[in-house]
Parts: sequence; C-alpha cells; structure tokens
Amino acid sequence: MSPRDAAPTRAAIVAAAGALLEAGGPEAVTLRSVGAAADVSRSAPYRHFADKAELLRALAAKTLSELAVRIRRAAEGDSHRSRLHRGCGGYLSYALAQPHHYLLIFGDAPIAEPGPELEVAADDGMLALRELVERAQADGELGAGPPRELATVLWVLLHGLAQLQITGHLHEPRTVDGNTRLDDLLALALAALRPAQPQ
Amino acid sequence: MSPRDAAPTRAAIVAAAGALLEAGGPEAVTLRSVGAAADVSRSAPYRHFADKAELLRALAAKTLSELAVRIRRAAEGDSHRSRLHRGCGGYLSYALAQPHHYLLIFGDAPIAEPGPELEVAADDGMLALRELVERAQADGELGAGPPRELATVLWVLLHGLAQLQITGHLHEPRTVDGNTRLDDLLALALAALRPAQPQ
DNA sequence: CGGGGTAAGTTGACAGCGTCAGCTTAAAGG
DNA sequence: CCTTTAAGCTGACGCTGTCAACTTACCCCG
Repeated sequence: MSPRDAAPTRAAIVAAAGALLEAGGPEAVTLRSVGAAADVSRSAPYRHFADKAELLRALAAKTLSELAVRIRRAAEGDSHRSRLHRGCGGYLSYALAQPHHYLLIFGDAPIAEPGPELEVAADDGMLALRELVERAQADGELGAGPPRELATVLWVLLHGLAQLQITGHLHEPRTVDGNTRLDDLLALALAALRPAQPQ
Repeated sequence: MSPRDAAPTRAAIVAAAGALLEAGGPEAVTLRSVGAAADVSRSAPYRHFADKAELLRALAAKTLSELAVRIRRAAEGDSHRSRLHRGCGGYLSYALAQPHHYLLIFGDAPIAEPGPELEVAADDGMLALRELVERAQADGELGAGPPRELATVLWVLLHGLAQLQITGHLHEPRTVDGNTRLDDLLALALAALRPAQPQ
C-alpha cells in the first residue's frame, strides 16, 4: 500500500459506514463491520480518525450539507403549496428518507468538538432556512421579526416534527390519530404562523 | 431474602438506575453499576425486568407523569408572563433540569413496546398541553384551530427547543449568538403564534 | 540504483458491556 | 419438619471500542 494515497481508503471507510448506517441503523455500525465492508481490518479506521466518533462526524458533515441542498431545491419547486411550505417539506422528507443519518446529526449524542467541516455545513443549513424565512416575510406569509431568530424557531419546529416522527413518538399512544399525517401537522403549524388573516 | 417481597428490591433497582442516570448520564447506567448501587448483583435486575430496556421504561414512565404535573403547576403561577408562556416554561425548565431523564423519554431510542403505564403517562402529558391550548384560545392568545392538533404542534415546538438545547445544537456553531437565550426563543415563537396583533 | 524512513494496515489482546445457565439460599405452606 | 418456589449470585460467552506491537509497501535521498 502507498503511504501517499490515504484518501481513497478514508473515503471507502466513510462510505461503508454510511451504507451500514442506512441499512441497519446505528448498532450495525461497528468498527469491525465497517472494516469488513471497506475491505480493511477492524482497526484500520484509527489511521484516519482518532475515534469512532470522529468517523461519524465526517459522515454527519456530508449529510448535513446535503440537507441544505434539499431545502433549496425543494423551495424552487412549483407545487400548489407555498414556497415556505415546500422548503419545509424538503427538510422533512429528507430527514424521514434517511432517519438514521438525520439522527446522527441532530440526535441525542452531543457533538463534542464540531470541527470546521461540520460548522460550515451547519451554517449553510441555517442560511438556507433563513433565506426561506426572508422570502416568506416578503411574500407576507410570515410576520415581521428578526430573520435569524425566526429561522431558528422554524428549525426547532421542523426538527421537533422530524425527530418525533422518526422515533415514533408522534404516533404513540394516541397523540396523533391515524389520519393526521405529518404533512397536515406542518400545514397546521405554518397556518398558525401566518400573520393576520385578511378574513 | 423473602420470596414474597420482591417489590422493595425492584423499587431500589429503579431508584438506583435513576440516580445513576441523573448523575452520570446514560453511559453510567450499566446493569453492573445499577446492581452495585442497589446492593444486589449485576444480574439481579433480570428477576424483575426482562431486559435493560424494560428497566429504563419503568424509569421513563415515572418521569413522564412528573412532567405533566410540572406543566400544570407552572401554568397556575402568577408571573407577569401569560399563562401559556408559564406552562411552556414549566415544560422546558423540567426538561433542562433533568436532561438525561428527558432524553430517556423523548430521545433517539424508539420505544418498542410502550406498556400501559407509559401510555397513561403520555396521555396525561398531552392532556396537560391541550388544556393549556384551550385556555390560551379562550384568552385570545392563540388563534382558532383544533385543540388536539394544536397541542401536538405546541408539543413539537417545545420538544424541539428542549432537545436541541440539551444536546447543545442550539448553541452550536453560530445558530444562536451568545445573547439569545432559550426563553427568548420561546417568547418569539409564542409571539409569532399570537393571532392578529392589534396595531 | 539501492537502502532507510515513514506511515498505512494487520493481528493480538484487554476491559467493559448485556445476557444467559446453573447453582445457592431463604422464606412460606402443608 | 420437609418440600416447594422464587430471589439472588457466580461463571461464562460473545460482542464492542481501543491500544500496542508488528509487518509491509511505497517515496525520497544519497
């Protein structure tokens, strides 16, 4: 093996971890299984990452930047729903399509040291939401207020929906009856945020 | 030991698990440490619970019912803030005071089989939020809409705030500058939900 | 052109985890 | 008093993340 081309092996390890996470959830991602899937030994990742956590952080950064792309792309669509609604729908559908990846980013485990890569991705994600808020305010779909903080509130709402839906708490005992779908909750929330309905 | 008084040992085990969780987080709660703290051996819990997960579920039910109490108690207070605001503050302050217990209930781990105890507690919690919504609607602090679904939206918002604050994502890169506190975000969100501001 | 130097990769080992099997023990009932 | 029953204990297993020591293959410099 060559001491100069460490990058491809590193990429293979991250890719293998991502595939295992998507297929079998967090508990399927062990260093041994990742090594086997990337055709290296169980402790080869330690040459590229200090830690299992650091490996997962590399995965999280990739997913997070993808999320921002999805929000913007969804907002540009042309369904009958409002632009704000489309952007939020993009957030949710991406989160629900890759639940394990989403929870890797915004789940329980606190991010000890974000690292520059992850910070950039997180900033871009928040920027995408902020753009959404500013356009919605211009369109009169959202009331006045500081866009930065309103974007955070919107994020909090979307994250709550995504996380509770993924973990199944939204369906649990009888909080949401079978007919109330996630998208209806989103519509209801956005309607409640709409300012001063002109009758 | 007596074969008829299994209850006290069971209670001691649950209490020990709760104390360990609060003190040292989830990874401090191992069956071995729980056993040691309850003065039994490492596998004694298996006489009372099928599983480690079942032990934790017993803990979750206790915490969840306590949460409903806190919401109602906080709503009855008499600060200068609105009743809705006080109730929401009660939810958040309880979640942040016992972050590990909160994440045990509403964190990443999906609840496989809730069990009747947990269902009752969850129903009561949602009822407390629904009462809050209905009173707020009567006071004109919240717009019209189905109380049940609006309570779910409110819960989603509160959970998003609590979970992101606990995990540290809210403070992360630069989503919320140092001065913006959690309570300000709550106030902003509730203000955005207030219908048709006069003036 | 050949021998270090360097870093990637491998294997062996360790402690800690959840969990199960088999044993011991103590209290209750006939 | 002796049998039954269930609580509790110890030993063991496979799994995990992680580290240390070793091997190997490539690059650079003399």
